[in-house]
Amino acid sequence: MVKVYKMSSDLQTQQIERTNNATIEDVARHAGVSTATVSRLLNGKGNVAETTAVRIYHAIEQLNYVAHAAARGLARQKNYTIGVIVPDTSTYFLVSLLRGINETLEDTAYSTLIFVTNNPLSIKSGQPLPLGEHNTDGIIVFNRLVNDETLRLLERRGFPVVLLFRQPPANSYLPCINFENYQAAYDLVTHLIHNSGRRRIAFLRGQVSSSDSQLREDAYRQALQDHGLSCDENMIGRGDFRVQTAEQVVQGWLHNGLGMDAIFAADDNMAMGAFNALRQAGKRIPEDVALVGFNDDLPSRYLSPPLTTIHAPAVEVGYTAVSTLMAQIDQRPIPHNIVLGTRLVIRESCGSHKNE
Amino acid sequence: MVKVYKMSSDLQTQQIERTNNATIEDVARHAGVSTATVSRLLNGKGNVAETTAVRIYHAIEQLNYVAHAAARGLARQKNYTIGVIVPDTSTYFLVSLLRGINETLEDTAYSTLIFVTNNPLSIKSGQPLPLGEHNTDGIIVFNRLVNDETLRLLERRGFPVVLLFRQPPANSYLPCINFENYQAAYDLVTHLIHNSGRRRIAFLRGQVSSSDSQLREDAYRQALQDHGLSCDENMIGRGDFRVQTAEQVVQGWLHNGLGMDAIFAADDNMAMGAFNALRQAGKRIPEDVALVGFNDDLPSRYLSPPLTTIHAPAVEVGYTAVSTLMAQIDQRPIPHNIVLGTRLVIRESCGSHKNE
DNA sequence: TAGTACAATGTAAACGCTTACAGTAAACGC
DNA sequence: GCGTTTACTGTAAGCGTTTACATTGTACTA
Repeated sequence: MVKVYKMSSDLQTQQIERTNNATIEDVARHAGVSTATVSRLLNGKGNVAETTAVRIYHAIEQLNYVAHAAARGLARQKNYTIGVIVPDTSTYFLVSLLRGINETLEDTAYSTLIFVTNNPLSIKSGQPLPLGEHNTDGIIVFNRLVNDETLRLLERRGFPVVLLFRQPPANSYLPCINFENYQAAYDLVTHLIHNSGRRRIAFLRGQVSSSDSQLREDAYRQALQDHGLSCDENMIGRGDFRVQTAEQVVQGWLHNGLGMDAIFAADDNMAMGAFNALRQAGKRIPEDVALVGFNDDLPSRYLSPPLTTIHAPAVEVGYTAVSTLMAQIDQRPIPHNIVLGTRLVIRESCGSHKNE
Repeated sequence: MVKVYKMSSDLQTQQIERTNNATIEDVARHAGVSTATVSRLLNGKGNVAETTAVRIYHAIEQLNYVAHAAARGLARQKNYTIGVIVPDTSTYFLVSLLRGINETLEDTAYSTLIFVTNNPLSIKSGQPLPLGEHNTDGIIVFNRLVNDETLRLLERRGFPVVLLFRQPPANSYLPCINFENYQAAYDLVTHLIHNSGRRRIAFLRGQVSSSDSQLREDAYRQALQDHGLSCDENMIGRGDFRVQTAEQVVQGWLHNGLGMDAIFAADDNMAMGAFNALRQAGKRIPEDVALVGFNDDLPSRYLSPPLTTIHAPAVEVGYTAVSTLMAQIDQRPIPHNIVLGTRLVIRESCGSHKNE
């Protein structure tokens, strides 16, 4: 990777000198009032005389005052912020999810903080998570990105949590939001068999920790069985919802002459990897190998041929997660388990009539 | 969008009852020591007797104690966290950037908090930003997502800030990181003219607020001029770095019979939109219309034909941004302006010999 | 054995804010 | 003219930590 450093026209570098930043006390002194009055003005609680307000605003400007949100949070025991913990894979899907969350929060006083990680978080000997009661009023957690024990701990502390794409840990009643995986996957595989006449269908799974992947695999196996096809374990590839891994797996299959006539990738990312491996090997899609995915990510329809997949309402998940979290925050009753419907999107990559 | 609510087997909903959460004081009392000792143990400062430590850890477990990071931040004036403010467009590119940031921070005590927005943030009458000194030790800001006045305010307060893909505001010395836009774009357009023999090259721009887009456009214009081609203003389309917008613009062009033989999209997202519009209209790429982008996002090589574009080192930006921010945080001198090199990636969509 | 060093702990003052409570003066009702 | 409201403001106690400083007892030095 080429790296070029260029200094701007004024070549000298410079240090930023730390000033003693103004606090509410400085503002109060400068305006000749007490801190309580400043606080009241800034929070719109109680009334403040017009002339006083002017003096205070003036002081704020003079001193470059910015309220310290953490001190605020400490004092009011409330942050007006929700947290989201997500992996750094499944990009398009995640963006839709985050958009759903942001849009739902748009007209409220809340904002969102996001933490990205691929290693499950846990609280060890009292050390806080990057997102917790200190900076948020509740969190939305993707899959297994916070470990079960920690989730139970948070639940015991009464900290609002919503789980995405998994079941609650044992002995826990944390609310979960899932897609309707099984039926959709079953229908998709059935479509491949019935409408596209495929017999040797391979499956590309995601992480073992993903219940989504597991359910899709279960449905795949059942569909094969129900249609009198045997399931060859060699035709189940271990992926991780990443493009590159999927690409390698399919390259391996091709190299070993696996001879599949269709690939069901557990998500569109992996379908994209498979897509590329097939193309590189000169295979035609869908003539030689049919290809289908799951999620209906934005780019999927732009592939050529466009990808047959299952539409999973990511934005909707964001919306639902926020509603559920808010209910918890406001101490309203919440449903434990929400399942969002999915829908088959037949395009061209599966080699049969398209429906859109 | 179909929405299905299903309650889990136990149908009753339930409220989480808020317990009075344990504080360090509770832990101290429970273990029969002072809060100072607990704090010392948890932070590994000073020494604590083995037996005492055991008692304290036990108390922590008993009480489900979790340290309150905000109180901590207040007391130590340090958060061990950096903030990143990004838009919700340009997805793949952003993911690479965030990965660069995360990877750089991996072995440090720091973690990252992300805020996603499309409306520039500003501090009005002392109200803090979602990311600021209360929860981070410095922030990385994408493009114009924080307004100039606020940036100057932060600079005056001595709060570390690194700007991405823009120049510093007037009267400011905040460090900026940019791509080498002009030369790369110039080379790309030149390639289209010389090697692919195109004459009617259209340009799809991003937001007007984007200096990247502006520079790429400047280079486009200059390249046309330098090769004796006139620039038709109708061939410059207003995009916003989004797939759909680009798709519509190109559809409009096609509908109006603009008759271009090449399209230079200011980023790969828009190239993807153009790609789809062309295909829908039955245009062949590159035979009828050559297509090139900027960024070299992950999916670009998977399009068929694979997209000719300019590789922009997104991961490297993350790395550089973090280093620069850390230097500021540690009060070390920093460079004002860093320009990262870019590189032409000739694939097939431009209709000339490929180099990879 | 007196003196010193050090390990282990406690005390209490920050950190920057909010807010319950109390106080004052002017305006009001009758 | 007196009691009552109302608008405005101040005082001070938290919120949950960290940490400088003080204190104690014990082990070591000479």
